[in-house]
Amino acid sequence: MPELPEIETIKRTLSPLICGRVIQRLEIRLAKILRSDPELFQKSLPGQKIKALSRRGKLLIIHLTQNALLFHFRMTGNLIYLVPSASEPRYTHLLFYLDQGIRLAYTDLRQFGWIELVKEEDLSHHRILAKLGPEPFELNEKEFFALLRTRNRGLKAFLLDQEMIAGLGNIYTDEALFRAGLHPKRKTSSLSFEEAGRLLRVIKEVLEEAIRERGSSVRNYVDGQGQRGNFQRQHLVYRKRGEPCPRCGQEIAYQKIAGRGTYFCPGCQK
DNA sequence: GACAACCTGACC
DNA sequence: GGTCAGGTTGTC
Repeated sequence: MPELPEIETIKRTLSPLICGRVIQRLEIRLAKILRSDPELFQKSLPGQKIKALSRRGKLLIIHLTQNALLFHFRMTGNLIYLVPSASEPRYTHLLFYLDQGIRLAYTDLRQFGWIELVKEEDLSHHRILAKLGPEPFELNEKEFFALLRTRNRGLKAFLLDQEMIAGLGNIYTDEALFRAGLHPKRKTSSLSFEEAGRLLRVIKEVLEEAIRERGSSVRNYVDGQGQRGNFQRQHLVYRKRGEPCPRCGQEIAYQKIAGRGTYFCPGCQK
C-alpha cells in the first residue's frame, strides 16, 4: 500500500491524536506480524507513554517512554485510530488499548507487514534503518548525480531500491519518471547532470504534491483516521495503460520492469 | 536480472 | 479459471 507520502500522512494524522497517551494493554491476534517476542510486547508496552511519531523511508516509528515501535506496512498494513464508539476494522491483527477508551488498530489484509519493538538507543544502528538510502528531501542534485553514477542499472530498479534512496515505491517512481521524461529502463550512469537534476526535482515535487493531497488511495489506503487520500486524481501514468499520454497523446504502455508493473509513455520517456 | 515466496481479495 | 496488487527477500 503505502509509500513515503502515505506514511507521512499517517504520521501527521495520528500524531496529534495519540501523542501523550498511555498504552494500557494490547491484544495480539496474529503473532507472526511481530518481529519481536510477543511476550516482550505484552511485558514491556503497558504503562509506556507515546512521546512522538516519526518516519524514515516507508517506516513509521512510534517513540515511547522506553522503547520505539517500528512499523513496516508493506502492501496493505495500516494503523487506524479508533474513538470509543468506533467499530473495529477488518483484518485487525494487533489492538492497542490507550487511555480514554481510545484504541489503535494495526490492520493488514495481506499480512506482509511487520512490527518490531526496539530500544530507543538501538534505533540509530538498526539493521534496516541503518541501510536505508537518503531521504529524497535531504538530497541535493550533486549528491544524487554521484549516487546514480555508483550503479549501472535501470532507473526503475534504482529508484525502488531503498538502499539507494528511501521512500519511493511503484506509484511515485512511475510518476516521477514520466515527469522527468526518462524511460524506466534507462541506465542510471547514462544520465547527464542536467537530467539527474531534473529527476531529483520532479521526485521532490511529486512527493510534496502527494503529501499535500494526503497520499494516493488507489485501492485500500486510508490515513490514520480512516480517510482516503486524493493524489490518485493527479496520477498521469500510473494505472493508465492504453490511455493517451497527457503530453504527446501516444498510448501509455504497461510492462513488467524490475519485477513491477510499470506504466510509461513510449513517446516522451527516453 | 528474473522469479517465487509471503497472503487475501478484486476484477476480467 | 487467470491476472494483478502503494513491498521486500531469498534463490538460481
